[in-house]
Amino acid sequence: MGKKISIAATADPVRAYHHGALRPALIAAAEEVIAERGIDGFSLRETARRAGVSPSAPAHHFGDSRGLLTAIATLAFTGLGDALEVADREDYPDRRSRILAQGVAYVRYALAHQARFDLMWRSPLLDKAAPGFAFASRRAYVVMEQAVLGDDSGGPFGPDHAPAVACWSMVHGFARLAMDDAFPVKSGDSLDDMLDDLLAGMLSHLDV
Amino acid sequence: MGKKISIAATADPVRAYHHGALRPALIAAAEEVIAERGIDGFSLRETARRAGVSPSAPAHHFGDSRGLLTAIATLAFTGLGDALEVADREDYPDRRSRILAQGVAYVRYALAHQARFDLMWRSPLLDKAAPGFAFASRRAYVVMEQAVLGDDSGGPFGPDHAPAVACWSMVHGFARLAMDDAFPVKSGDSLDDMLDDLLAGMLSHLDV
DNA sequence: TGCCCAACTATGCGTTGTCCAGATGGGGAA
DNA sequence: TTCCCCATCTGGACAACGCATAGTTGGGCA
Repeated sequence: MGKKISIAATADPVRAYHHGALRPALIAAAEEVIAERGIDGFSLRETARRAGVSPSAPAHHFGDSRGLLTAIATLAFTGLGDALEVADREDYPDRRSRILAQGVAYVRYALAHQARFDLMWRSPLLDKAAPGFAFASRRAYVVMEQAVLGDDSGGPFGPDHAPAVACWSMVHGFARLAMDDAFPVKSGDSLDDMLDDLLAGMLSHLDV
Repeated sequence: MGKKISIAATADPVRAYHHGALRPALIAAAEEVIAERGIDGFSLRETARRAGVSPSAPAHHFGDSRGLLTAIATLAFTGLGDALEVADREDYPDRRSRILAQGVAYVRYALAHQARFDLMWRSPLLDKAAPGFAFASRRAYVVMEQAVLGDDSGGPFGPDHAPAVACWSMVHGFARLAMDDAFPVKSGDSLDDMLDDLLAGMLSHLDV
């Protein structure tokens, strides 16, 4: 009680000088900003404001803007890999069903986390050498490849990975086009219903 | 000869006040900037500098940064549509060959004009209501759809357009992934050769 | 109690896009 | 020839940005 509590210059008048959990708070704030404003509207200052700290504070935890965005992209890839793994735990009557489920899970994840998904592929903004990034980004693909190729897999990007690349390309392209409003919405349809139908119709043309 | 020629404050000491062809010069400069720096490195000021005018000059021709980028994206879509049309002028032994040629032309265009292609899908940076944009972006898809569906086409995005969406998604996804360095380059392979092989292998899994 | 240092603040700098007032000069009418 | 209009540009100002750097805070430990 003898300690003098410093009043940090923040919107929270009683916050101690040390935030105590700033790294996760910044990640949460940054995800909020990109969800609202898109990647192009991302601002480190706005993120710091929302976390209730000064604009320079994120530098300690992430180095620079790229470091923070990379941390989020790594989480995003981890989330995608998790979603694909969850989808792969079901019992499927045949391999084709298993593969289509991967495709659906991929698109579902992308459409449910559009800002994250967008960030995941913004290579110029990311530090791909950061710890954990390469592992997370590769893992998502590996889960899918394993589902597509099964015992035929010669390891990631092995000699016979064309079916996995075909699956990946198709669902990745679909997710991107859907996110970029490339498919017109017919009046009377809800966007989700339309995309579900379109996705099912499209996947029927994947020959694996 | 009685006219006094004003010396504009530019790096070109003899340039008249009026540039005379500033709109195309700005487009060329902007394309140069995005080719060198990527979309995220684009700067209206750097573009103006390269065109030899002040930072405010582009505003007259394009309004704002968005206007200039939209003009370039419109040109990019026009280029893509042209490439798809050129590919479709060949005689193909069957419809499948015709469709695969569309896929190859799409990916080829994307990989040959990466900055343009990237910009084409940066919706938040573009004014989709600008004159000519909607037409150009739709035309590219329509050319491909016509090739995929032939007489079966019920008009753009008609009821049976799943094969066209499948084709589009696959090649679009492939182009995006290739551009984002998602496919590892094996040592000893040239990137172009590898992508050509991968593209052919992938397209063999498109069932249309 | 004093020191160390992780974690923060405050300040300054250069760059950015945009806004707005002013300057330029080509073209056309009187 | 002169004058006016206006398309097209310049220059300056402003707020916001990311980053660098010096300084401050306070918890933990000897």
